[in-house]
Amino acid sequence: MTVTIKDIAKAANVSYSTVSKALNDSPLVKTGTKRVIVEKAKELGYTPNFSAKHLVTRRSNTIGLVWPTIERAALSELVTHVNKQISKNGRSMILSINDALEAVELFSRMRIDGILLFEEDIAQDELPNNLGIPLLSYGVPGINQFPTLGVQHELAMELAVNELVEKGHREIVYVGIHNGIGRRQQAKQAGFEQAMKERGFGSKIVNTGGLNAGDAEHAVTQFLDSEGTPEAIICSSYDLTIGTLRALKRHQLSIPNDVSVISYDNIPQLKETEVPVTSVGVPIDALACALVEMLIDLIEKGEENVENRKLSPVLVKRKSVKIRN
Amino acid sequence: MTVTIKDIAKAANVSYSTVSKALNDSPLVKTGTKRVIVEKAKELGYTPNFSAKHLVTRRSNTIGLVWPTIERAALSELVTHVNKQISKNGRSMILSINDALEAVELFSRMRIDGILLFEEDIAQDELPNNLGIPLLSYGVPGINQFPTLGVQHELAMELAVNELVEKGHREIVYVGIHNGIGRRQQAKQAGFEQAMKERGFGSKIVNTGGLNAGDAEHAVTQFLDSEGTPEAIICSSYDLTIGTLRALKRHQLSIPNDVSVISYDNIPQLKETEVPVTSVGVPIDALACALVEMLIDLIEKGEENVENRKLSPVLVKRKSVKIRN
DNA sequence: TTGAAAGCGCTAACAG
DNA sequence: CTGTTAGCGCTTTCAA
Repeated sequence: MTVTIKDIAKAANVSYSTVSKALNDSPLVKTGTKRVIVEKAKELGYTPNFSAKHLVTRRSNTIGLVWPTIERAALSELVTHVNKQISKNGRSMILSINDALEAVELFSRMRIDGILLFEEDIAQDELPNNLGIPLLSYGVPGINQFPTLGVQHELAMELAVNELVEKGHREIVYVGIHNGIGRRQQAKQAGFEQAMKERGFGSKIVNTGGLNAGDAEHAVTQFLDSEGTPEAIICSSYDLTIGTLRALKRHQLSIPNDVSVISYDNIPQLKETEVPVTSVGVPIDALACALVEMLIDLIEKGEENVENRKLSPVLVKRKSVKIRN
Repeated sequence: MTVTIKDIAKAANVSYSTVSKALNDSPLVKTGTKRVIVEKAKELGYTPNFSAKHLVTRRSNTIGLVWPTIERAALSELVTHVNKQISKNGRSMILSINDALEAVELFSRMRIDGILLFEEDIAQDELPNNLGIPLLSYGVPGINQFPTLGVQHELAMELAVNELVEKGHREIVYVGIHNGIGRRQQAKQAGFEQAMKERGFGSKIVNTGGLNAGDAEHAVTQFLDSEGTPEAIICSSYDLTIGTLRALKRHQLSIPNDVSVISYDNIPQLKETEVPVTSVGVPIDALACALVEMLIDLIEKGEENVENRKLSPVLVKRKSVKIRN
């Protein structure tokens, strides 16, 4: 039998409503009484029942993160930061790695306070549109029904192209999904093409077809075999960078001497590759912070009082770009 | 306002207990009534309230996974499999990446049905010892405060030695901690020695002193310098394998031509090394399956009726063992 | 400062 | 077959 406040009440010779107050540190209870109650609670090994509390208060202090793709390392760092940020806000984060639809449904049955959606592959219209729980989607705002926090991906690509061109590169290849359905990927591609076009260069794209390291490794290998070595490569995500590096290595190409590389994503792992990779992206703390802040606003102020946001990326120079003449 | 069964009851002109039964597909409700109720429920956009249900049934159908180290990608594949397995069992998995202590506490407040602990670093005695929820710990050696699912390490080594001997190797070296205190490492070493002894061979052990890649790299380098190249090497863990590979590479020894290698651990990364490494370990599906099965047993039958289990490893042949004459 | 009582949304006897 | 009723463990008025 689990211990309830009634057990504590009995042990402390008070009514259980007093116990409730005491345990919530209400000023309505005398300090002495409170002390006794807290003591008894500890003694009996009391653990509050969230479901019961939640049922009556209608607040769970819990935020659910929907993240169907844990295998992709890029976001794991962000998830960790988000978790910290949520803890700092006095709430708890739980995570589901189910499909977005199932995960959202689960969380919505659980009536948690808010949902953070990390998923770019899904057509968001598949999700219920009135789930009664604030949902913040991390991605690119578009036709979608949910509040979104995004990144100025176009600007990111502009920064990357600019850096390369400034260092004398002309023949720049983009490694990523070509004309995919994910809006984030689309935005990156568009940003790249735009930046190249503005400078009067053509855009060459290596289509990885997917977002895993292996996809890039495969596609880049093929590209190198058929088209030779480009002057520079921009990879549209961390995992694709990893795959690209493997392909380059297998071809015994050295970075940055034979080819310069810039990666999208701004996670620490990029400085721990064999050659630290120059990257463009939103610093991860800022991202985590903004994400949590915005979701909490959504929870507390309501959807109609919160505007979509877009964060600005930043260029972090490391060792993967050389100066070319 | 969220929709409750009372709203449905009103809309369908029945009592709310009938609605409850209908929604749970109880045979006690006429099919016609049921149909109407289900229809109304959909119409109103009803989502059941887990907390309320949970409170009265005392079952959440939810399993919590404690996994504080998502950045270490090694387990992510296993986590995915476990999630699938849990879904297949008609339950949901939620995940916490907090410290084990906080995560366990959270889950225990939530009164979920069971907890799966993926954490190697924590001293388990820090965890509350009577948390009232079945907890299954994966691969955590130590004072077995909690039911644990482990691996038959001795058998793993037997398999490895057998494979090498069968392929004509005689001079086999074991890379791992020599006479360390960890029970898992001890078991592996013992298994190796036993297997060699049974075949009339002596056991040569390269003592890494630690479990990091660097430890193996260092120790193996020294060994190669002083004793020359062995016919085959068995590494007692993934990380030690990585270090061993580095040492071999630095000595310009090629695998498997100059030396055969078998690694313990059966994680996907082993097939993504330069030469895919033959390994012994428990297949990931089997592991996921056993983990979930055992936890559910724990939940349904109670701790005293479930025994700790040890899974049998399997040999996965890849490219790092050659046939020797 | 404490206690009594109502009720959060739901299930599960029990009666009808 | 359907409705009534009593809680699950907790918070929160409202009285005492």
